[in-house]
Parts: sequence; structure tokens; C-alpha cells
Amino acid sequence: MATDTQREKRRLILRAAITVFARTGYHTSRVSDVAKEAGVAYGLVYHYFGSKEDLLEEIFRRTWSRMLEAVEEVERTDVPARDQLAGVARIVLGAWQVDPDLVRVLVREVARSPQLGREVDEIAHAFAALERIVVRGQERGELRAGIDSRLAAWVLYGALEEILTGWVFDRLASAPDDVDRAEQTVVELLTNGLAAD
Amino acid sequence: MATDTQREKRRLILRAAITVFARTGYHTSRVSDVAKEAGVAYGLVYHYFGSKEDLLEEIFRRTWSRMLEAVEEVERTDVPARDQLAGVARIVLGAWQVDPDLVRVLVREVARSPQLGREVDEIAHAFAALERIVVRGQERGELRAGIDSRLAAWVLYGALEEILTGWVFDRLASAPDDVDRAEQTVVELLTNGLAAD
Amino acid sequence: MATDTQREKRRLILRAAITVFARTGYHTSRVSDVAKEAGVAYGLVYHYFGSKEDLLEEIFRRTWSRMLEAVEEVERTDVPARDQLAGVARIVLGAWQVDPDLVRVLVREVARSPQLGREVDEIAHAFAALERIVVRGQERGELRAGIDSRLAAWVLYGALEEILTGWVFDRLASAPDDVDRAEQTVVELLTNGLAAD
Amino acid sequence: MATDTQREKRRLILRAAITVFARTGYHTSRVSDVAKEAGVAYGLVYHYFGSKEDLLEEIFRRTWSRMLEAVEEVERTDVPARDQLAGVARIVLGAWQVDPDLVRVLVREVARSPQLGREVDEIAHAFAALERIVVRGQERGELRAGIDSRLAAWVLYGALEEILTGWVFDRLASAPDDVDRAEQTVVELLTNGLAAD
DNA sequence: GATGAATGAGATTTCATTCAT
DNA sequence: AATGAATGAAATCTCATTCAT
Repeated sequence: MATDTQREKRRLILRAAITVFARTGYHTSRVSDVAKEAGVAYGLVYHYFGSKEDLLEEIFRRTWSRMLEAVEEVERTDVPARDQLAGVARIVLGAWQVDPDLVRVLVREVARSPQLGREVDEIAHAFAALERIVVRGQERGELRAGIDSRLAAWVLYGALEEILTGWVFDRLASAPDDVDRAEQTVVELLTNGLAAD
Repeated sequence: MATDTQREKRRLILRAAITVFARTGYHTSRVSDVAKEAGVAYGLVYHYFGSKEDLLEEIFRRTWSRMLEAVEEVERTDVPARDQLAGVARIVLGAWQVDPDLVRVLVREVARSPQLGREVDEIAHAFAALERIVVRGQERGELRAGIDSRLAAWVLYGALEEILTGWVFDRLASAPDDVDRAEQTVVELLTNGLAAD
Repeated sequence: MATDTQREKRRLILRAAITVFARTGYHTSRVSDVAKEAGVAYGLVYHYFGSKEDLLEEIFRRTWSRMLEAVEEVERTDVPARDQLAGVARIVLGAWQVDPDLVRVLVREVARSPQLGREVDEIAHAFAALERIVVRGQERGELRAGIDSRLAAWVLYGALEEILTGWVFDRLASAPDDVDRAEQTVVELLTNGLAAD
Repeated sequence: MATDTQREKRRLILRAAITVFARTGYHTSRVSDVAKEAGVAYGLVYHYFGSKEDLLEEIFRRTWSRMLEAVEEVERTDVPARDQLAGVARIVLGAWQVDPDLVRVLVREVARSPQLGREVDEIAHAFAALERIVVRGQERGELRAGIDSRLAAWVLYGALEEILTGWVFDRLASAPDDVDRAEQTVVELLTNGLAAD
């Protein structure tokens, strides 16, 4: 049967959820707002999703799943570590241009994601991939061996997320040029450091 | 009159709020839980604080106020930029040892802080101070001039916050030794970079 | 047209309803549960029955209709009143062995039956038939004339229903032997009484 | 503190619940109806009772608790078994005159009581007491030894409940005179039986 | 006949806040 | 200052019923 239509409806509702959650945050959004935004009846949200929290969980899961894939693709790439890191930075910061509402939701509800539980695996895997990129770079002698690779991965991700946060709350400039510059700066900073030679 | 007692009661309630919010988050905590934790009557919370949100706001304001002071103190210090950055790292990461519950609340509710409005000033000032440290370092030739100082400040703070997040959600080791190591690693990473020479 | 198939479908759904209602009660059962149990589509239930309540009503009506017939058959029988009463007891208690799920539904939803309205007629007729058995017995001098016949009918039915209730809720033993014994005991009790001579 | 007022409020709400549930049944009654009937705010019902079901449960528990006490008091009485049975009949049927709304609720929601769980103990104890009355009568030679005492207790209770049901649904006359007559008839029926000598 | 997606009214429950004592 | 009973506005979720295919 019309599974295509069904998938579209699901997608439609999920999209609406992102839009609505991005507007005023998950908690202050009502399920009825999501339904209205999607242009469907109240109960249909519950036909496709078990609960309001499920909506958020699915948003997280999908995003991290795609993030994981993207990072792994970068990992498989045969380029210098620095370029790989730049690739990751581009993925994360690029999201702001591709789907700012999604970024708004993710940034605003970060704290909820570890509690959401299930998709934590995907997050952990993405961090692990990032860490492997660092380790590989160290093995190839491109990156310093003395630095804890796991911490380095966290620092990179933290830096990127903070920049997204700055954009979301309009405390950092986020025009296309700024995005490019931020990407380059972060990479430069993390590879060569702030110190003058 | 017994203003001391009053202040103590206020403090008692605020402490209880931190403990309770740290446990399961701001939203799932009830005002009655805070009252119970503080060992006072329900209504007394409203005698000292205007609303539940006021509690959170005050926690943020106080913390960022102290953070601002601490960063400014580091700023006034006459030591190399790298040591100043290390000082800031110590302040931020040290909070985990001084008051883990407070860190839990801050990390979990980060996204709320910019919405809270009023104390944003304090946050902005703290970031500005951090930025000035970078600028000063660049002026003194200790730090590279090519790097955007504001972005550098954000990257540093993001890195530190991410590490706190890792500790809060138990995804990074956080024993005293780990804390020290994290502090050194972050500073080393941000000053000299990941790249091998 | 395939009226046979139609009747079978109706029957199938009704059977499923009995099974489902017996499990957790009418109110907590969903129409979708009935459909699933019957192995038919959701909407088909509404093709054959006007509403969820109609299902219950039909269960009651059919049952009481058969009950009425059975009691009237006993009535037509040319045996002593005591044997007629025993016949009624056998019909009512025997249902537990024939169709325990049906008994479960009836016992659990007794209170609903008088509210259901339409099938009350059938219930009333069954009680009337039972009463006539008593009256006839009194007229033939087999039963005491001094006892209010209507009340006697109610007492008998109440006793039987309570025993079914005990079985349904597993508070009285209900193995085949127990059922036989219960039947005999009730009849003995109601005809000859508890009193020692 | 005003514990008296509190208890009164609880009582007030419970009373209102009985009135409302008696009107149209538990399921169709809304908590808001109970609040309105009691003349209190919506939330106060939840201040005193955990849930709508708790209201019903407490009604059952209290009633069966009082029933148990009353039956045990009859049990302690030093009168012939027949008079003790009459005493029990008076208690049960008398409820109709004392508190018809309560009886309406009990009769209508009987099926729910075994599911309610906790107060089942009280019901079981009441039945046990009734059974002991029969056993004692048999030991004293006042009642026939051949009859299963447990079944006799169930039959008695079933008969009484059925009569209450008849009154509740207006299918048996329930004027004061009728009540007295019913009481006598049931006792006479169960002790001496329907059979003519 | 058969399907199951779509609808939306309605009920329970929570809890921040108020206020009389 | 201190108490906690009282208030009532929301918000989530359920599910009987409808209807287009």
C-alpha cells in the first residue's frame, strides 16, 4: 500500500517538529504545534511516533547516524590528518548552512541527548571515529604522539559545537564567509596552536 | 533584624536547588523537591525567590559572576599568555572538583542560559575578558596574530565545556589525575597544536 | 451473495471480542485488539458492528436469548420443581465449562447489562420464566407457598452468579468435580435450606 | 494544624465521588465532576487522592472494612445461627436504606473490585467470617453439616447482592417494607428452603 | 467487502504559583 | 518569617469512529 505516502507523512511530521522545536525549544513546544505546522491532525503525530520525546529522539538518532556515516567517510579518505580534521569541521559547521533549524534543535537540546539513551551509541561511535582519525595521524607521524587522542577528539568537537552555539544564539557572526573562516581557524588553531613560533 | 538568618535561608534554598537540579535536571525537578531538600516549607521558596526560573537564573548569575571575577583576576596577572590560558582552564575545569553538582546543572542547562537573558551580560563579559587575554598575548608577540581572537576564546571555552560534559555524563574519566591531565592537554593543544613539527 | 462468509466473519469478530473482553475487561480493550484477535482489518469491525458497545450488547443479547430459551425448555419439562431448578442451575453453572471466556465477560460486565437497555427484555423474560417455575411448583404443592416467588427467583440467580464470580476470579475451586458439587449444593440449599431438622 | 479541616475535606471529596459515581458510573464520571460536586478546585482532588482510581479503591476499602467489622460483631454475638445470618442480611440489605448511593456504586462497579487488588483482603476476610458463622452453626447442630460451608456463605452473599442489584436497577420494589420483607424471605429461604414439607 | 490512515474530542494528571493563617 | 492547602491552567496521550481508496 501507499508506503510512500506514509513515509512522506512521517518525514513531514519530523520536519515540522524540527521547525517547531527550533522556534522556542522542545519543552515549550506542544505536540499540537507540531501537528499544526505539519498540517495534519493531532492524533496523526501519535500514529507515527509514540510520544513527543520519540520525535526528539528520532531527530537526534537520524542526525548522529548521518554524522557517523560522514565522519567514517572522511576516515576512509586517503588524505593528510589535517585535511581529515578539516573535513570533520566542514561537516559539523556546514550543518548550519544546510539546516539551521536542525542545528538550533541539536544545540538547544544537547543536554537531553545523553538522557535519551538509545542514540548515545551513535554519538559514541562518531566520537570514536574522530578519535581514530587522530590516532591514525599520530601513527603516520603527522600529528604529535604526546597528546591524548581521545581528549583531542573531544576538544575538537567541543570547539565546533561552541561555534555552532555562538551562531544559534547570534553571538558570533554566521554569514557564509564567517562560516568558512571559522572552519579554517578552528583547524589551524587545533593543528598549529595559538603560540607564536 | 536577623538578616544573617535570612541570607542563610536563601543560601540554603539555593544550595538545595543546585542539588536537586543536578539530580534529574531543571525541568523534571519540582519546587516542592527543592523545598524538601532544603528542609523548609513549600511556600518559603516563593518568599525568597520569585519563581522556579529565578532559582536557575540566580545559579547562573552567581556562577558567571564569580567566573568573570576569576578570569579578570587572571587577566590582571603579569604572566605569559599561555599561563593565563592555563589559569582559565584551571578555573573552569577545577569547578568539577569544587562543586560537581553545580557543574552538572550548568552543563545540563547550558542551552537555557542564553535564553535566561539577564545574566547573559556576565557571560558576555567573561568571554570578552578571555578574548582580551588572547589579544594581549598577540600584542606581546606571545600568541600568533593571525588567529581571530574572539574565535580563539570561543574555541577554548567550548573545549573546556565539552570536557566538563564528558565528565558529567561519565564519558570521560574524571579522577583528580585525569582532571590535571585534561587541563594540561587542553592548554598544550591550544597553544602548540596537534601538528607534529 | 456469500452470506455464509459474511455470517462467519461476523461470528469470527464476535468470538474475538469475547476472547479480548475476557482478557482484561471491556473498557480496557480496544477495538483494534478485537480486530487483531480476529485477524481482520481495523475498519471491518465497523463494517459488521455499529460500535464497540454494539459488540458487547450483541454478546449479552445472544447469551440471554439462549438462556431464555434454555430456561423455557426446562419450564416445559414435566418434572418436579426441584429438578427444574436443578436444570436451571445446570444451565447457568454449566456455561463455565462450555465457554469460560463468555462467562468472564458476563460476570465482569454484569453491571453494564441493565444499562445496555435493549437486551434487558431478554433478561427480564428469563427471570420471569424462572419465577414461573417457582410459582408452578408452589401451585403443585411441591414448593412452599409462603415464599415470594419473584424474590426466590432472584435469590437463585444471585446465588448462581456469585458462584460464577467466584470461579472467574479464582476464589472458588472450579474443577469439573467442584462444578457438579456446586450445582447440587445450591439446589439442596435452596430447596431444603441450611437448617438442621 | 487544621487536621480536622483536612479530614473533612477528604471526606467531602469522597462523599462527592460516591454521589457522582452513583449517578452515571465510575467510567463516565470525570474527576472534574467530583471536584465540582464537592465544591473544590480540580487539583485538590489530587492533593488528597493519588488518582481517580484511588477514589474508587478507597470507597471499596472503607465499605468492606466496615462490612468486615459488622460481620465480625455479628459473629461474636451469642445468638442462634439463624439470627446471625439474619444479622448479616440486615447489614447488607440495610445499606440500601442507609446509603443508597454507596450501594449503587458498589453494585455497579463490583467487577472492578477484584481488580482493585488491595482491598480484596478485606472482602476475603468478610467472606471468611460469614463462613465461620455457618461452620459454628453446624458445630452447634443448628445448621446441617452436609452443606459446604464456604459455598453456603457465597450463596448467601450472592443472594443479598442480587437483591441489591434489583433495587439499584429498579427491577425489584425497594420501599422500606419491601426491604424488611426481602430480609426475612432470604433468611427463611436459606435456612428452611423452598421445599414444602 | 476490506483496509488502515486520519481525525479530534476528551480525560487524566502535573505542578507552578497564590494566599489565608 | 513560615506554612502548606488550595487553585486551575496546561499538556500529553488514547482511542472510538470515519472515510478515501
